[in-house]
Amino acid sequence: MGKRSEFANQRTNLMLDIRMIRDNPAAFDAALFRRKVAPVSAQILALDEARRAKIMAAETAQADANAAAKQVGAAKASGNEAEFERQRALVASKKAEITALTDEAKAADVALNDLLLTIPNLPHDDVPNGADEHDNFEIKKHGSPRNFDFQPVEHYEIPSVMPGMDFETAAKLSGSRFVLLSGAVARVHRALAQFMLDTHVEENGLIETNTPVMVREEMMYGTGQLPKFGEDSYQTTDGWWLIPTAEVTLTNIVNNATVEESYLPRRFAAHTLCFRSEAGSAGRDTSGMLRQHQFEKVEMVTVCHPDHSDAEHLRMTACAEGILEKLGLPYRTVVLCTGDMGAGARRTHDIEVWLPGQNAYREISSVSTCGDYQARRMNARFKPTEGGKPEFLHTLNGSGLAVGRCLIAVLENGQQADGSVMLPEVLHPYLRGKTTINANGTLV
RNA sequence: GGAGACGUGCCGGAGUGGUCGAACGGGGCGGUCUCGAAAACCGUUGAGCCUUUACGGGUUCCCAGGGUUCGAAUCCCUGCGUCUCCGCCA
Repeated sequence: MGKRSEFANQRTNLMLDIRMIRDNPAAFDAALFRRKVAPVSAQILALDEARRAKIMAAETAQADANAAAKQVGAAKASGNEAEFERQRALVASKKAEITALTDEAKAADVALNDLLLTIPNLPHDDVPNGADEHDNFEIKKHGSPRNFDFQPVEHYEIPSVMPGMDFETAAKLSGSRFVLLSGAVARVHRALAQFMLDTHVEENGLIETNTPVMVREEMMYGTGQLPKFGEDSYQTTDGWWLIPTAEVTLTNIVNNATVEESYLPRRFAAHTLCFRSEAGSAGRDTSGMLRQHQFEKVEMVTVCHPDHSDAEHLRMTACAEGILEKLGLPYRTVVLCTGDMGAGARRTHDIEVWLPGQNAYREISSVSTCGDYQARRMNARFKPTEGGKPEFLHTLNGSGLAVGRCLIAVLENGQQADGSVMLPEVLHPYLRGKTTINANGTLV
Protein backbone atom coordinates (compact mmCIF):
# COMPACT_ATOMS: atom_id res chain seq x y z
CA MET A 1 0.00 0.00 0.00
CA GLY A 2 1.13 3.49 -0.75
CA LYS A 3 2.97 5.41 1.88
CA ARG A 4 1.76 8.82 2.75
CA SER A 5 4.94 10.61 1.73
CA GLU A 6 4.86 9.07 -1.73
CA PHE A 7 1.34 10.25 -2.15
CA ALA A 8 2.15 13.75 -0.97
CA ASN A 9 4.95 13.80 -3.50
CA GLN A 10 2.60 13.33 -6.39
CA ARG A 11 0.17 15.95 -5.22
CA THR A 12 2.56 18.81 -5.42
CA ASN A 13 1.11 22.05 -4.25
CA LEU A 14 -2.52 21.22 -4.70
CA MET A 15 -3.94 21.06 -1.21
CA LEU A 16 -4.81 24.70 -0.91
CA ASP A 17 -4.46 27.50 -3.39
CA ILE A 18 -0.96 28.64 -2.56
CA ARG A 19 -1.26 31.68 -4.79
CA MET A 20 -4.29 32.83 -2.89
CA ILE A 21 -2.32 32.54 0.35
CA ARG A 22 0.59 34.45 -1.14
CA ASP A 23 -1.68 37.19 -2.42
CA ASN A 24 -3.61 37.62 0.77
CA PRO A 25 -2.09 35.90 3.80
CA ALA A 26 -4.06 38.04 6.24
CA ALA A 27 -7.39 36.98 4.76
CA PHE A 28 -6.27 33.36 4.86
CA ASP A 29 -5.37 33.57 8.53
CA ALA A 30 -8.55 35.44 9.31
CA ALA A 31 -10.65 32.71 7.69
CA LEU A 32 -8.81 30.02 9.62
CA PHE A 33 -9.13 32.01 12.81
CA ARG A 34 -12.87 31.61 12.46
CA ARG A 35 -12.25 27.89 12.85
CA LYS A 36 -10.01 28.43 15.86
CA VAL A 37 -6.90 27.58 13.87
CA ALA A 38 -3.82 29.58 14.82
CA PRO A 39 -2.29 31.72 12.05
CA VAL A 40 -0.13 29.62 9.73
CA SER A 41 0.34 31.80 6.68
CA ALA A 42 3.77 32.99 7.81
CA GLN A 43 4.94 29.40 8.20
CA ILE A 44 3.41 28.42 4.88
CA LEU A 45 4.93 31.35 3.03
CA ALA A 46 8.36 30.75 4.52
CA LEU A 47 8.23 27.13 3.37
CA ASP A 48 6.92 28.25 0.02
CA GLU A 49 9.70 30.76 -0.46
CA ALA A 50 12.35 28.23 0.48
CA ARG A 51 10.76 25.73 -1.86
CA ARG A 52 10.73 28.08 -4.81
CA ALA A 53 14.34 29.13 -4.25
CA LYS A 54 15.40 25.48 -4.22
CA ILE A 55 13.40 24.72 -7.33
CA MET A 56 14.98 27.59 -9.16
CA ALA A 57 18.49 26.57 -8.20
CA ALA A 58 17.85 22.95 -9.16
CA GLU A 59 16.30 23.85 -12.49
CA THR A 60 19.09 26.21 -13.39
CA ALA A 61 21.67 23.53 -12.75
CA GLN A 62 19.60 21.08 -14.77
CA ALA A 63 19.34 23.51 -17.67
CA ASP A 64 23.12 23.89 -17.72
CA ALA A 65 23.61 20.16 -17.72
CA ASN A 66 21.02 19.64 -20.45
CA ALA A 67 22.73 22.18 -22.66
CA ALA A 68 26.11 20.55 -22.14
CA ALA A 69 24.68 17.09 -22.80
CA LYS A 70 23.44 18.34 -26.14
CA GLN A 71 26.94 19.60 -26.94
CA VAL A 72 28.27 16.13 -26.20
CA GLY A 73 26.05 14.68 -28.86
CA ALA A 74 26.98 17.41 -31.36
CA ALA A 75 30.70 17.00 -30.69
CA LYS A 76 30.50 13.28 -31.16
CA ALA A 77 28.57 13.67 -34.39
CA SER A 78 31.15 16.05 -35.80
CA GLY A 79 34.02 13.88 -34.61
CA ASN A 80 35.48 16.55 -32.34
CA GLU A 81 37.06 14.27 -29.76
CA ALA A 82 38.53 17.04 -27.58
CA GLU A 83 35.27 18.96 -27.36
CA PHE A 84 33.43 15.72 -26.72
CA GLU A 85 35.60 14.94 -23.71
CA ARG A 86 35.45 18.49 -22.39
CA GLN A 87 31.61 18.68 -22.41
CA ARG A 88 31.39 15.17 -21.08
CA ALA A 89 33.39 16.15 -18.04
CA LEU A 90 31.28 19.25 -17.58
CA VAL A 91 28.04 17.31 -17.45
CA ALA A 92 29.55 14.76 -15.09
CA SER A 93 30.66 17.46 -12.72
CA LYS A 94 27.17 18.96 -12.64
CA LYS A 95 25.66 15.71 -11.61
CA ALA A 96 26.28 15.81 -7.88
CA GLU A 97 25.16 19.39 -7.71
CA ILE A 98 21.89 18.60 -9.46
CA THR A 99 21.19 15.64 -7.25
CA ALA A 100 21.70 17.66 -4.09
CA LEU A 101 19.63 20.61 -5.26
CA THR A 102 16.82 18.42 -6.55
CA ASP A 103 16.66 16.56 -3.27
CA GLU A 104 16.47 19.81 -1.38
CA ALA A 105 13.75 21.11 -3.65
CA LYS A 106 11.77 17.92 -3.21
CA ALA A 107 12.17 18.02 0.54
CA ALA A 108 10.97 21.61 0.68
CA ASP A 109 8.00 20.68 -1.47
CA VAL A 110 7.05 17.75 0.74
CA ALA A 111 7.39 19.86 3.87
CA LEU A 112 4.99 22.41 2.46
CA ASN A 113 2.49 19.82 1.34
CA ASP A 114 2.57 17.93 4.60
CA LEU A 115 1.64 21.15 6.32
CA LEU A 116 -1.08 22.03 3.82
CA LEU A 117 -2.60 18.54 4.15
CA THR A 118 -3.38 19.21 7.79
CA ILE A 119 -5.11 22.55 7.28
CA PRO A 120 -8.90 22.50 7.19
CA ASN A 121 -11.03 24.07 4.51
CA LEU A 122 -11.81 27.75 4.74
CA PRO A 123 -15.39 28.41 5.83
CA HIS A 124 -17.79 30.06 3.41
CA ASP A 125 -18.38 33.74 4.13
CA ASP A 126 -21.99 33.11 5.07
CA VAL A 127 -21.16 30.50 7.73
CA PRO A 128 -21.75 31.85 11.24
CA ASN A 129 -18.87 32.04 13.68
CA GLY A 130 -19.11 29.91 16.76
CA ALA A 131 -17.41 27.50 19.10
CA ASP A 132 -19.57 24.39 19.09
CA GLU A 133 -23.02 23.02 18.32
CA HIS A 134 -24.68 25.59 20.59
CA ASP A 135 -23.77 28.27 18.06
CA ASN A 136 -25.35 26.53 15.08
CA PHE A 137 -28.07 28.50 13.36
CA GLU A 138 -31.49 27.07 12.66
CA ILE A 139 -32.67 27.83 9.14
CA LYS A 140 -35.72 25.62 8.89
CA LYS A 141 -38.19 23.77 11.03
CA HIS A 142 -40.64 21.32 9.53
CA GLY A 143 -43.58 19.64 11.21
CA SER A 144 -44.20 19.67 14.91
CA PRO A 145 -43.63 16.95 17.46
CA ARG A 146 -46.67 14.81 17.98
CA ASN A 147 -48.61 15.12 21.21
CA PHE A 148 -48.44 11.83 23.06
CA ASP A 149 -51.14 10.88 25.50
CA PHE A 150 -48.61 8.63 27.19
CA GLN A 151 -44.93 8.90 28.00
CA PRO A 152 -42.98 8.05 24.81
CA VAL A 153 -39.91 5.89 25.29
CA GLU A 154 -36.67 5.43 23.43
CA HIS A 155 -36.60 3.09 20.48
CA TYR A 156 -34.99 0.16 22.31
CA GLU A 157 -37.64 0.42 25.04
CA ILE A 158 -40.65 0.12 22.76
CA PRO A 159 -42.30 -3.22 23.59
CA SER A 160 -42.91 -4.24 19.98
CA VAL A 161 -39.36 -3.34 18.99
CA MET A 162 -37.47 -5.09 21.75
CA PRO A 163 -37.74 -8.64 20.35
CA GLY A 164 -36.23 -7.50 17.04
CA MET A 165 -33.38 -5.37 18.36
CA ASP A 166 -30.89 -7.59 20.15
CA PHE A 167 -27.84 -5.89 21.63
CA GLU A 168 -26.81 -8.79 23.85
CA THR A 169 -26.35 -11.26 21.04
CA ALA A 170 -24.63 -8.61 18.94
CA ALA A 171 -22.24 -8.04 21.84
CA LYS A 172 -21.51 -11.76 21.95
CA LEU A 173 -20.84 -11.79 18.24
CA SER A 174 -18.93 -8.54 17.91
CA GLY A 175 -18.84 -6.43 21.06
CA SER A 176 -20.40 -3.16 22.04
CA ARG A 177 -21.84 -0.71 19.52
CA PHE A 178 -23.25 -3.46 17.33
CA VAL A 179 -26.81 -4.61 16.97
CA LEU A 180 -28.61 -7.65 15.66
CA LEU A 181 -31.91 -6.78 14.00
CA SER A 182 -34.52 -9.41 13.25
CA GLY A 183 -38.08 -9.87 12.13
CA ALA A 184 -40.21 -6.79 11.69
CA VAL A 185 -37.49 -4.38 12.77
CA ALA A 186 -34.99 -5.77 10.26
CA ARG A 187 -37.66 -5.62 7.59
CA VAL A 188 -38.51 -2.00 8.26
CA HIS A 189 -34.81 -1.14 8.27
CA ARG A 190 -34.43 -2.69 4.84
CA ALA A 191 -37.60 -1.01 3.59
CA LEU A 192 -36.26 2.36 4.64
CA ALA A 193 -33.06 1.95 2.66
CA GLN A 194 -34.98 0.88 -0.44
CA PHE A 195 -37.42 3.74 -0.08
CA MET A 196 -34.62 6.29 0.20
CA LEU A 197 -32.68 4.99 -2.75
CA ASP A 198 -35.76 4.71 -4.94
CA THR A 199 -36.79 8.26 -4.09
CA HIS A 200 -33.38 9.68 -4.90
CA VAL A 201 -33.13 7.81 -8.15
CA GLU A 202 -36.67 8.24 -9.44
CA GLU A 203 -37.65 11.63 -8.06
CA ASN A 204 -34.36 13.42 -7.46
CA GLY A 205 -32.52 12.19 -10.53
CA LEU A 206 -29.46 10.80 -8.75
CA ILE A 207 -27.46 7.99 -10.31
CA GLU A 208 -27.84 4.74 -8.39
CA THR A 209 -24.41 3.44 -7.53
CA ASN A 210 -23.12 0.39 -5.72
CA THR A 211 -19.60 0.89 -4.46
CA PRO A 212 -16.84 -1.04 -2.75
CA VAL A 213 -16.60 -0.50 0.99
CA MET A 214 -12.87 -1.17 1.14
CA VAL A 215 -10.62 1.41 -0.49
CA ARG A 216 -6.98 2.20 -1.14
CA GLU A 217 -5.29 4.52 1.27
CA GLU A 218 -4.94 7.38 -1.19
CA MET A 219 -8.71 7.61 -1.52
CA MET A 220 -8.86 8.43 2.18
CA TYR A 221 -6.51 11.31 1.50
CA GLY A 222 -8.64 12.45 -1.38
CA THR A 223 -11.72 13.08 0.70
CA GLY A 224 -9.74 14.24 3.71
CA GLN A 225 -10.12 11.42 6.23
CA LEU A 226 -6.33 11.16 6.14
CA PRO A 227 -3.84 12.24 7.29
CA LYS A 228 -5.52 13.68 10.37
CA PHE A 229 -8.49 11.46 11.11
CA GLY A 230 -7.18 7.94 10.61
CA GLU A 231 -8.14 7.08 14.18
CA ASP A 232 -11.80 7.32 13.25
CA SER A 233 -11.67 4.55 10.66
CA TYR A 234 -10.62 0.93 10.35
CA GLN A 235 -7.81 -0.46 8.21
CA THR A 236 -7.48 -4.09 7.21
CA THR A 237 -4.27 -6.04 7.60
CA ASP A 238 -3.89 -5.81 3.83
CA GLY A 239 -3.87 -2.04 3.96
CA TRP A 240 -7.38 -1.34 2.75
CA TRP A 241 -9.50 1.11 4.67
CA LEU A 242 -13.14 0.41 5.45
CA ILE A 243 -15.13 3.40 4.32
CA PRO A 244 -16.66 5.50 7.11
CA THR A 245 -19.13 6.77 4.51
CA ALA A 246 -19.79 6.24 0.82
CA GLU A 247 -18.68 9.84 0.39
CA VAL A 248 -15.23 8.30 0.07
CA THR A 249 -16.04 6.03 -2.85
CA LEU A 250 -18.54 8.24 -4.62
CA THR A 251 -16.42 11.37 -4.47
CA ASN A 252 -13.24 9.58 -5.49
CA ILE A 253 -14.93 8.45 -8.68
CA VAL A 254 -13.39 11.58 -10.15
CA ASN A 255 -10.08 11.13 -8.37
CA ASN A 256 -7.22 12.11 -10.65
CA ALA A 257 -9.57 12.71 -13.55
CA THR A 258 -10.18 15.58 -15.91
CA VAL A 259 -13.80 15.38 -17.02
CA GLU A 260 -15.59 17.32 -19.72
CA GLU A 261 -17.67 20.19 -18.41
CA SER A 262 -20.69 18.51 -19.97
CA TYR A 263 -20.20 15.67 -17.45
CA LEU A 264 -21.21 18.11 -14.72
CA PRO A 265 -23.20 18.15 -12.59
CA ARG A 266 -22.98 14.49 -11.72
CA ARG A 267 -25.19 13.38 -8.86
CA PHE A 268 -24.71 9.99 -7.22
CA ALA A 269 -26.55 8.01 -4.59
CA ALA A 270 -25.42 4.79 -2.94
CA HIS A 271 -26.60 2.58 -0.13
CA THR A 272 -23.64 1.11 1.72
CA LEU A 273 -22.35 -0.14 5.00
CA CYS A 274 -20.24 2.38 6.86
CA PHE A 275 -17.62 1.65 9.49
CA ARG A 276 -16.45 3.95 12.24
CA SER A 277 -14.22 3.30 15.19
CA GLU A 278 -16.02 5.96 17.25
CA ALA A 279 -12.71 6.67 18.94
CA GLY A 280 -13.20 9.58 21.25
CA SER A 281 -16.92 9.08 21.64
CA ALA A 282 -16.64 6.77 24.63
CA GLY A 283 -19.70 7.02 26.81
CA ARG A 284 -21.72 8.97 24.26
CA ASP A 285 -24.94 7.45 22.98
CA THR A 286 -24.10 4.04 24.36
CA SER A 287 -27.72 2.96 24.63
CA GLY A 288 -29.63 1.87 21.60
CA MET A 289 -28.43 1.90 18.02
CA LEU A 290 -27.82 5.60 17.58
CA ARG A 291 -24.05 5.26 17.39
CA GLN A 292 -22.62 2.04 15.99
CA HIS A 293 -19.33 0.79 14.61
CA GLN A 294 -21.17 -0.50 11.57
CA PHE A 295 -24.24 1.08 10.08
CA GLU A 296 -26.03 1.61 6.83
CA LYS A 297 -26.40 4.88 5.04
CA VAL A 298 -27.74 6.16 1.78
CA GLU A 299 -25.22 8.73 0.66
CA MET A 300 -25.51 11.47 -1.94
CA VAL A 301 -22.52 12.97 -3.71
CA THR A 302 -22.45 15.68 -6.34
CA VAL A 303 -19.52 16.85 -8.40
CA CYS A 304 -20.22 20.09 -10.19
CA HIS A 305 -19.02 23.32 -11.74
CA PRO A 306 -17.71 25.81 -9.14
CA ASP A 307 -20.43 28.29 -10.07
CA HIS A 308 -23.14 25.80 -9.17
CA SER A 309 -22.03 24.37 -5.85
CA ASP A 310 -24.09 26.75 -3.72
CA ALA A 311 -27.26 25.89 -5.64
CA GLU A 312 -26.38 22.20 -5.49
CA HIS A 313 -25.95 22.50 -1.75
CA LEU A 314 -29.51 23.71 -1.39
CA ARG A 315 -30.74 21.06 -3.78
CA MET A 316 -29.02 18.26 -1.90
CA THR A 317 -30.28 19.52 1.43
CA ALA A 318 -33.80 19.51 0.02
CA CYS A 319 -33.32 15.93 -1.20
CA ALA A 320 -32.46 14.81 2.31
CA GLU A 321 -35.28 16.82 3.89
CA GLY A 322 -37.70 15.36 1.37
CA ILE A 323 -37.13 11.87 2.74
CA LEU A 324 -38.11 12.97 6.23
CA GLU A 325 -41.12 14.83 4.90
CA LYS A 326 -42.37 11.77 3.06
CA LEU A 327 -41.91 9.76 6.22
CA GLY A 328 -43.86 12.38 8.16
CA LEU A 329 -41.05 12.98 10.63
CA PRO A 330 -40.59 16.40 12.24
CA TYR A 331 -37.16 17.89 11.76
CA ARG A 332 -35.15 21.06 11.77
CA THR A 333 -32.23 22.12 9.65
CA VAL A 334 -29.28 24.06 11.01
CA VAL A 335 -26.21 25.66 9.48
CA LEU A 336 -23.19 24.50 11.39
CA CYS A 337 -21.09 27.27 12.88
CA THR A 338 -17.38 27.45 12.09
CA GLY A 339 -16.46 25.57 15.25
CA ASP A 340 -18.71 22.59 14.55
CA MET A 341 -17.94 21.96 10.88
CA GLY A 342 -15.91 19.05 9.60
CA ALA A 343 -12.44 19.81 8.27
CA GLY A 344 -13.30 19.38 4.60
CA ALA A 345 -16.44 21.48 4.56
CA ARG A 346 -16.98 25.05 3.49
CA ARG A 347 -20.56 25.01 4.70
CA THR A 348 -22.62 22.27 6.32
CA HIS A 349 -26.35 21.82 6.82
CA ASP A 350 -27.25 19.36 9.55
CA ILE A 351 -30.72 17.93 9.47
CA GLU A 352 -31.97 16.89 12.88
CA VAL A 353 -34.96 14.62 13.29
CA TRP A 354 -37.25 14.75 16.27
CA LEU A 355 -36.83 11.81 18.65
CA PRO A 356 -39.67 11.80 21.16
CA GLY A 357 -37.95 9.19 23.30
CA GLN A 358 -35.05 11.56 23.84
CA ASN A 359 -37.27 14.63 23.69
CA ALA A 360 -34.67 16.13 21.36
CA TYR A 361 -33.69 16.77 17.77
CA ARG A 362 -30.83 14.49 16.74
CA GLU A 363 -28.64 14.58 13.67
CA ILE A 364 -29.77 12.29 10.88
CA SER A 365 -28.08 13.93 7.92
CA SER A 366 -25.15 16.19 7.29
CA VAL A 367 -24.96 17.92 3.92
CA SER A 368 -21.75 19.70 3.04
CA THR A 369 -20.25 21.60 0.19
CA CYS A 370 -16.50 21.23 0.11
CA GLY A 371 -15.72 23.74 -2.61
CA ASP A 372 -12.50 22.68 -4.30
CA TYR A 373 -10.91 21.31 -1.12
CA GLN A 374 -11.40 17.64 -1.94
CA ALA A 375 -10.96 18.27 -5.65
CA ARG A 376 -7.50 19.65 -5.03
CA ARG A 377 -6.56 16.68 -2.91
CA MET A 378 -7.91 14.29 -5.51
CA ASN A 379 -6.67 16.31 -8.47
CA ALA A 380 -10.18 16.28 -9.90
CA ARG A 381 -10.72 18.80 -12.66
CA PHE A 382 -12.97 19.61 -15.58
CA LYS A 383 -12.19 20.97 -19.01
CA PRO A 384 -14.22 24.12 -19.66
CA THR A 385 -16.50 23.88 -22.70
CA GLU A 386 -15.36 27.31 -23.79
CA GLY A 387 -11.78 26.11 -23.85
CA GLY A 388 -8.92 27.09 -21.61
CA LYS A 389 -7.11 25.36 -18.79
CA PRO A 390 -8.73 22.63 -16.73
CA GLU A 391 -10.12 23.87 -13.41
CA PHE A 392 -10.81 22.13 -10.14
CA LEU A 393 -14.40 21.08 -9.81
CA HIS A 394 -16.48 21.29 -6.64
CA THR A 395 -17.71 18.40 -4.53
CA LEU A 396 -20.65 18.01 -2.18
CA ASN A 397 -21.81 15.17 -0.02
CA GLY A 398 -24.74 14.46 2.23
CA SER A 399 -26.56 11.66 3.96
CA GLY A 400 -29.87 10.89 2.46
CA LEU A 401 -30.25 9.44 5.10
CA ALA A 402 -28.56 7.45 7.83
CA VAL A 403 -30.71 4.32 7.71
CA GLY A 404 -30.27 3.17 11.31
CA ARG A 405 -31.03 6.57 12.73
CA CYS A 406 -34.00 6.88 10.45
CA LEU A 407 -35.27 3.56 11.77
CA ILE A 408 -35.00 4.95 15.29
CA ALA A 409 -36.97 8.01 14.30
CA VAL A 410 -39.69 6.00 12.57
CA LEU A 411 -40.06 3.71 15.57
CA GLU A 412 -40.07 6.42 18.21
CA ASN A 413 -42.41 8.73 16.34
CA GLY A 414 -44.78 5.93 15.44
CA GLN A 415 -45.02 4.29 18.85
CA GLN A 416 -48.47 3.78 20.35
CA ALA A 417 -49.76 3.50 23.88
CA ASP A 418 -50.17 -0.28 23.52
CA GLY A 419 -46.50 -0.72 22.59
CA SER A 420 -47.11 -1.16 18.87
CA VAL A 421 -45.65 1.04 16.13
CA MET A 422 -47.57 2.58 13.26
CA LEU A 423 -45.38 2.82 10.19
CA PRO A 424 -45.30 5.68 7.66
CA GLU A 425 -47.56 5.24 4.67
CA VAL A 426 -44.76 5.56 2.13
CA LEU A 427 -43.18 2.41 3.56
CA HIS A 428 -46.29 0.28 3.16
CA PRO A 429 -45.56 -0.72 -0.44
CA TYR A 430 -42.10 -1.84 0.68
CA LEU A 431 -43.75 -3.98 3.36
CA ARG A 432 -46.15 -5.65 0.97
CA GLY A 433 -49.00 -3.60 2.35
CA LYS A 434 -48.32 -4.17 6.02
CA THR A 435 -48.67 -1.06 8.15
CA THR A 436 -47.88 -1.79 11.75
CA ILE A 437 -45.58 -3.63 14.11
CA ASN A 438 -48.08 -5.00 16.59
CA ALA A 439 -47.49 -5.19 20.32
CA ASN A 440 -46.01 -8.68 19.93
CA GLY A 441 -43.42 -7.46 17.45
CA THR A 442 -45.10 -8.90 14.39
CA LEU A 443 -45.50 -7.00 11.16
CA VAL A 444 -49.19 -6.81 10.30
C1' G B 1 -2.96 -19.39 -4.16
C1' G B 2 0.00 -20.94 -9.10
C1' A B 3 1.58 -19.37 -14.24
C1' G B 4 2.03 -15.71 -17.91
C1' A B 5 1.38 -10.99 -20.51
C1' C B 6 1.13 -5.96 -20.26
C1' G B 7 1.34 -0.52 -18.30
C1' U B 8 3.15 5.54 -23.93
C1' G B 9 -0.80 11.69 -25.12
C1' C B 10 -8.48 12.35 -25.40
C1' C B 11 -8.56 7.10 -27.82
C1' G B 12 -5.98 3.33 -30.78
C1' G B 13 -1.05 2.45 -31.56
C1' A B 14 4.51 3.15 -33.14
C1' G B 15 8.96 3.95 -30.94
C1' U B 16 14.51 -0.41 -27.95
C1' G B 17 20.18 4.85 -25.86
C1' G B 18 21.05 11.28 -28.30
C1' U B 19 17.99 14.97 -33.52
C1' C B 20 11.22 12.22 -28.84
C1' G B 21 6.66 15.74 -25.56
C1' A B 22 6.98 11.60 -28.59
C1' A B 23 5.60 8.65 -35.78
C1' C B 24 0.92 7.18 -37.82
C1' G B 25 -4.39 6.75 -37.45
C1' G B 26 -8.93 8.23 -35.00
C1' G B 27 -11.39 12.01 -32.22
C1' G B 28 -11.81 17.33 -30.90
C1' C B 29 -11.19 22.43 -32.48
C1' G B 30 -10.46 26.25 -36.49
C1' G B 31 -10.63 27.14 -41.72
C1' U B 32 -11.55 26.30 -47.23
C1' C B 33 -15.61 24.41 -50.11
C1' U B 34 -21.37 24.36 -49.60
C1' C B 35 -27.84 27.43 -49.50
C1' G B 36 -26.73 24.20 -45.29
C1' A B 37 -24.76 19.49 -44.01
C1' A B 38 -21.72 15.38 -45.38
C1' A B 39 -17.30 14.27 -47.99
C1' A B 40 -12.60 16.17 -49.30
C1' C B 41 -8.55 19.31 -48.31
C1' C B 42 -5.50 22.71 -45.06
C1' G B 43 -4.18 23.97 -40.20
C1' U B 44 -4.37 23.09 -35.05
C1' U B 45 -4.85 20.11 -30.57
C1' G B 46 -1.46 17.47 -23.19
C1' A B 47 -0.48 18.73 -18.10
C1' G B 48 2.23 20.49 -13.56
C1' C B 49 5.87 23.67 -11.61
C1' C B 50 9.58 27.93 -11.65
C1' U B 51 10.34 32.67 -13.88
C1' U B 52 8.28 37.12 -16.60
C1' U B 53 4.05 43.43 -16.26
C1' A B 54 3.65 41.04 -20.84
C1' C B 55 5.66 38.47 -25.12
C1' G B 56 8.40 34.70 -23.76
C1' G B 57 12.06 31.57 -21.31
C1' G B 58 13.30 27.30 -18.15
C1' U B 59 12.12 22.62 -15.96
C1' U B 60 9.50 18.04 -15.11
C1' C B 61 6.10 14.21 -16.76
C1' C B 62 5.91 7.97 -21.81
C1' C B 63 2.50 3.64 -14.20
C1' A B 64 5.62 4.87 -9.55
C1' G B 65 10.37 4.80 -7.00
C1' G B 66 15.47 3.77 -7.42
C1' G B 67 19.88 2.55 -10.60
C1' U B 68 23.34 2.41 -15.12
C1' U B 69 25.02 6.42 -18.66
C1' C B 70 27.94 12.46 -20.64
C1' G B 71 22.71 11.50 -22.22
C1' A B 72 16.86 6.88 -20.97
C1' A B 73 10.08 6.39 -23.10
C1' U B 74 14.07 3.15 -24.66
C1' C B 75 18.87 -0.79 -20.45
C1' C B 76 18.72 -2.81 -15.01
C1' C B 77 16.23 -3.39 -10.06
C1' U B 78 11.99 -2.81 -6.85
C1' G B 79 7.00 -1.64 -6.12
C1' C B 80 2.02 -0.76 -7.70
C1' G B 81 -1.73 -1.67 -11.11
C1' U B 82 -4.42 -4.13 -15.16
C1' C B 83 -5.50 -8.36 -18.06
C1' U B 84 -5.43 -13.78 -19.36
C1' C B 85 -5.20 -18.99 -17.96
C1' C B 86 -5.38 -22.65 -13.86
C1' G B 87 -6.98 -23.62 -8.79
C1' C B 88 -10.44 -22.19 -4.97
C1' C B 89 -14.91 -19.82 -3.96
C1' A B 90 -20.22 -16.24 -2.43
